Amino acid sequence: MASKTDRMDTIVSLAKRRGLVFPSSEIYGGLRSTWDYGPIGVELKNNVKRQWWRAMVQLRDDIVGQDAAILMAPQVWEASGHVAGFTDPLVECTRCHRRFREDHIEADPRTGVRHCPDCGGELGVARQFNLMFKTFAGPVQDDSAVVWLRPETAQGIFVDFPTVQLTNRMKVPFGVAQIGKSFRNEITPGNFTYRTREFEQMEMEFFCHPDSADEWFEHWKRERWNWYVDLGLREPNLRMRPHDPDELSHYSSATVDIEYHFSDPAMGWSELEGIANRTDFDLKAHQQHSGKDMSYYDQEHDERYHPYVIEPAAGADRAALAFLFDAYREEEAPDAKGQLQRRVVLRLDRRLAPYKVAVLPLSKKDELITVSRRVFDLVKTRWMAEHDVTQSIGRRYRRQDEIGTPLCVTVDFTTLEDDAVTVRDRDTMAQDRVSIDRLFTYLTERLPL
RNA sequence: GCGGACGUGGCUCAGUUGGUAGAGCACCACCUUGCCAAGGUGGGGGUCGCGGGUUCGAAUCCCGUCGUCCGCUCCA
Repeated sequence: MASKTDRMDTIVSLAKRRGLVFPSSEIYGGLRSTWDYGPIGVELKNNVKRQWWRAMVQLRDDIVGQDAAILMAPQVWEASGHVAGFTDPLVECTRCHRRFREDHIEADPRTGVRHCPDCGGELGVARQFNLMFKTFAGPVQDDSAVVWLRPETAQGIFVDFPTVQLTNRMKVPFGVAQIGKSFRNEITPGNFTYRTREFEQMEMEFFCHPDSADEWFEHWKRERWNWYVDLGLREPNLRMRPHDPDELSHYSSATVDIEYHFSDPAMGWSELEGIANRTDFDLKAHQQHSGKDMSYYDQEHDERYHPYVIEPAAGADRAALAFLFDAYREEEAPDAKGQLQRRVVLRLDRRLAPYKVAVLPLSKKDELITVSRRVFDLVKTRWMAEHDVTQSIGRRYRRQDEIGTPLCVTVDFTTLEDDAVTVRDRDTMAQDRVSIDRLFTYLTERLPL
């Protein structure tokens, strides 16, 4: 039984209290496994996605982006193997109600009856459990109108491979990156936003020569590891875990997970991202099913082949959650009387912080608010910022600490005379006096893109 | 989906043997203070997850349902 002091409870409570993330359709009692990102949460998640895009697309000459439709021709999922391979036949014990995958249980050769490995009870009839969401396109709801919600964004990249390669004159090796929602009808979602049926993926398919696939696999393992570390995840909380051969996806020849150690007993080491060698499985499958040529012609070496694909596939929600966990600190800080008080602070990397700057007038006096308002109007043109005028200055600092705002700009009575403000740093709690003229430059130097 | 626990204002909870809801924090206004939360005064907010039943009367009893958490399963 999880206690109140478990980190997940703390994070969920902070998320709700400060409007980061809360249950979806809550007025109707909520819908299992669905969460809404509030004003602060959407900034965090957008920043995660923005940093991913920056690292994968903006700063790489060999990767381009795209945004494919969620709904795709149903044949895509037959070709990809998801209609057949994404199905789990489950059987349940009639006595102890434990569930097993049918293909992991052997039937009694004489009677044909399957018995529960745990209690020996008889197992019920297998039920197919396809993890894809099924719906209908158009007015007629029959089999011909069936479409699926994509369970991964990757297929959009594979089917568009020839077009993107040609129209952008891409030469192998090159990659295509995409961020978007995917849907999986998980049997058991849970752990807050960690496993949900609707989730957002950040996937990149890197097309390379079959002979260099292993090399690129290693390259992307390093790159992706470094991405998390660069954005602040502490390395002792990260590890690389290779999949055993029997847990590999139907499309993969090798997969490594980047796992994060969540400081919650129920979660422990959990996967943030999988890096898979998808071989030429997908391109060949689509060529076979569509009849279209999905190969690549290397003019320089006069060689035609189906590229291998190295895929780093990350969860945006999972990454955001991990950054949140890793940034959360409870510290002691002296109050006005010098007494130590609890201080909750999100030590998020500045690039991920929802608000970069809070502008705070020392008091609610009109003359201060007029100035702070002007400063705020200046700051917000460049950074997500908040203007907070309510309650004591100390309390407002704590509020900003709690959502990880790196810099607080305070307008005080001296400002009216010297046109300077105090900038307070979230991490060091140090204060700099900065003239308003120089403020823009000062902030730019301290808030990396 | 199956088993167990739980569901009262934004949050944390109190509500005695069923008689139509309280507190602290938060929030809003004004005052005070004036650089690291919780000073004063006043104020708003809950048909007790939802639906049905029993009862003269239910937050309190019964049934269903939705949701959360813990196990079985799964993965970005």
